Amino acid sequence: MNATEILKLHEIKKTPGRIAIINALVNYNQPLSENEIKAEMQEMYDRITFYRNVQALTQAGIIHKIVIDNTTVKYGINHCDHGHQHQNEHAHFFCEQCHSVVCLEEVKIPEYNLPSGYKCTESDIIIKGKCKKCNQ
Amino acid sequence: MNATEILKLHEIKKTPGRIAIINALVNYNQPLSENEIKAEMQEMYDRITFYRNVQALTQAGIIHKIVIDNTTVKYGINHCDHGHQHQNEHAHFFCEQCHSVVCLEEVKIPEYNLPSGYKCTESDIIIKGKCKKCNQ
DNA sequence: ATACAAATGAAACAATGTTGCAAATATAAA
DNA sequence: TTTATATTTGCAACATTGTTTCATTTGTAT
Ligand SMILES: [Mn+2]
Ligand SMILES: [Mn+2]
Ligand SMILES: [Zn+2]
Ligand SMILES: [Zn+2]
Repeated sequence: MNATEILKLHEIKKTPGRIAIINALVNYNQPLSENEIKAEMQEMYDRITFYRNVQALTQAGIIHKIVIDNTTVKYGINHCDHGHQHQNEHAHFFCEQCHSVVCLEEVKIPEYNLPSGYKCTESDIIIKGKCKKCNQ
Repeated sequence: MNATEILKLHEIKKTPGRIAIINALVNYNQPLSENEIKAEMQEMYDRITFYRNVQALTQAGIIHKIVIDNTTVKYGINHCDHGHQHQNEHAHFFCEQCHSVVCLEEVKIPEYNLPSGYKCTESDIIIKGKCKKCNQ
């Protein structure tokens, strides 16, 4: 499924900026940062439009935002093409050496035993270390 | 144990700014943001010194930094007074209504089953939802 | 082709965090 | 108590990340 089809399926407008973001994520096949996507977009990149587009793509359920720490954010394509909002919740791995991020689809987010009175709506797991390539 | 004793124990210099940060965290008995600590410090707060001090206190093992998302950071006092670096790893809860953070000391960080080749050095769990007070 | 809602891009702003450097201060030794 | 020195402070200046307003442009359905 290409960018045009993805946008149509999720009922948001097809624009060059959105297509470029989706293509970057699909081609690299891993989550990318703003700067990494910017490098792919070249002269057509505009910062304000970029932020609005990642917000729109996130809301539409096409991509997900991965916050590694207060200064590192990556965006990953959603592979749950089944329906709309069915974001399959998984952990993320961050390599401290090469700064790549991997969606660990097989590491699911569990239910936690919270103290009484606390209710969970969402949770995030960030695992930091050294990735496969960097360990070779 | 008061701020002066904590600083001496961890062998870093006793300064008014560091004492104020420690006192704020101890008095509130929960993790606080820069602005929340700033409010406690009043006129003696200086932004640059604050950042350098939280870095020094973190390195010394006196406090820990809790990154909720790319725009929300809190600092919590370490209760593992036993030795120096023995940060007992636990999950953190963030209330989306009142924005308070709670150290869930009883929710330990587990070992995850990573794909072969990946090595973990550290991991973070952020659980978001509604806290006890906000659920009443 | 037209109409209209949605998206874009410029300017201006806000929040968060860092670096270089001279002055001030905490602490240990004399 | 005074002195010496490494550490810390606070200012200025800067970098990065993200948001808001508003006029213009563009995508899409009719
Ligand atoms: Mn992912
Ligand atoms: Mn904690
Ligand atoms: Zn790596
Ligand atoms: Zn709450």
